[in-house]
Amino acid sequence: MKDNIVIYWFRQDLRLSDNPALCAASKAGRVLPLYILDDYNSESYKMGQASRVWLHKSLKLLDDSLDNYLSIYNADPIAVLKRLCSEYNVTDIYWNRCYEPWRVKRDKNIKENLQENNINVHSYNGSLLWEPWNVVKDNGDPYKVFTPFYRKGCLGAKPPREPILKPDAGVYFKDPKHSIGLEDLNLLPNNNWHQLMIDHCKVGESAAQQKLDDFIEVGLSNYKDGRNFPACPFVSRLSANIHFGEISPNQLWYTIKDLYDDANSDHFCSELGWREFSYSQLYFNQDLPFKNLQQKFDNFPWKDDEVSLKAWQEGKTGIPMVDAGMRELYQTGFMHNRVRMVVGSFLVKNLCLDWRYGERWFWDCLVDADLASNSASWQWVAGCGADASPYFRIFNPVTQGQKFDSDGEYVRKYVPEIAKLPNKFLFSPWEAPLLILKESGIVLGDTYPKPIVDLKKSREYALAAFASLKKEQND
DNA sequence: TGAAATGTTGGGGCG
DNA sequence: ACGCCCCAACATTTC
Repeated sequence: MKDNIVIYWFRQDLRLSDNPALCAASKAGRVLPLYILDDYNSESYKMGQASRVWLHKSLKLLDDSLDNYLSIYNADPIAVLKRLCSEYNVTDIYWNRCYEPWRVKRDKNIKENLQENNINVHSYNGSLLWEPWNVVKDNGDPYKVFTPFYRKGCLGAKPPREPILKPDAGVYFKDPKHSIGLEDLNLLPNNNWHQLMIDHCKVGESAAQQKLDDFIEVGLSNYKDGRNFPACPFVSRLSANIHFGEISPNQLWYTIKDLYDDANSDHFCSELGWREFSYSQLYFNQDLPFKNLQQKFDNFPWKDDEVSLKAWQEGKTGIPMVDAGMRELYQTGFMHNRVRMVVGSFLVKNLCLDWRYGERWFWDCLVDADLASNSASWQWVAGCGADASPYFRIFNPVTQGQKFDSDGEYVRKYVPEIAKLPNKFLFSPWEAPLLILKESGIVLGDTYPKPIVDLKKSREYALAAFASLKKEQND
């Protein structure tokens, strides 16, 4: 009978099924499952507000599924682990690997420190389909373009690990002395801004499973095209569940692939590929969250305008499609992907504000805030990243609304004060005749803002700024 | 995973 | 019937 205690450290893998490290741990002994809130090593990337709300609920559900055996700490992990090892005579610790630079550094230190104390660390891949160091070009360099990264690097390599079942009903052990209560992590804000948000969040392992089933039933068959329409149910909305590891990418990959072999399932899998690509970029460029991948952008003439930044953050730019997206973000902790591109392009190219302001705001507001995906995507939209959208590719938020929200359902939902406008002017109220504004109960500059920038002029300014950048590069 | 400017084509109205 | 213009529709180029 196994009665030795082994530690299983939950990190970005808050699930029981398809969890390789947890499976290994449960075969090795009585498992002490624990979670450590680490605000001590995360440097300037402490978890954002919205993510903490999600985490709170996720930990609660995880603890339920462990029959309340989850031990919880708020401390420097090395101290927690060492004390537990000596107190309960633990010789083996299990975890699934993380890939953010600060976590890689931390885990490396912990591993070395523990091994010096004759404690074995067993780490597994539970969060990526292919680990970054395994997907490189023939000459050993990391890929800089998505298509060859995915086609040759990923699809051409060994297939991802197949999902495994959750461990047999575990024999768990809880640290009675030092574990704190979930409430003691203080993950929820004091005021109640998150109440509305939390209602939108389908948190936890079984909810993630349910969302996958719903997506397969409703969205997948129209995913490739339908994913562009923010009012439509053709996307999985699993990003936060994936981020916290409530469902594994391997499970998504094989569930989708085993069901269909068509353009929709291929496209969904390639979106998982973009996630892998983001992790690759972050792994090989540790300063991805704050340094332009393309150095020539270091000279970009960003504006510094707190007023327009605030208007963007609050969804009061006077551009309905942008405001709808920013309000969806603030209210729900989520934003549809198409709209993320629109509001990102608008911040960087129309307001001419540094992409890092956008990255910071998203980091704080998104329940799916993920260091790799968030920073890689902001660099992409700004044009300074790997395989980036060219700088001159500037989204027109009016056209985007007309194309992808043609009946106005999305904009009307989040910008109700202009809901009475006919579709023709819904995306550009400043063009509506006075009579129509009046009939719709709108006073521009009062009940809804006038646009804070002229789309045409700001576009031209951005193009000129880009041209100056190209010139500098040649000098 | 753009948009606008510019170029080309072809149908229809009209003298 | 014919040339001419207009312009929508589409294609190409440019940023």
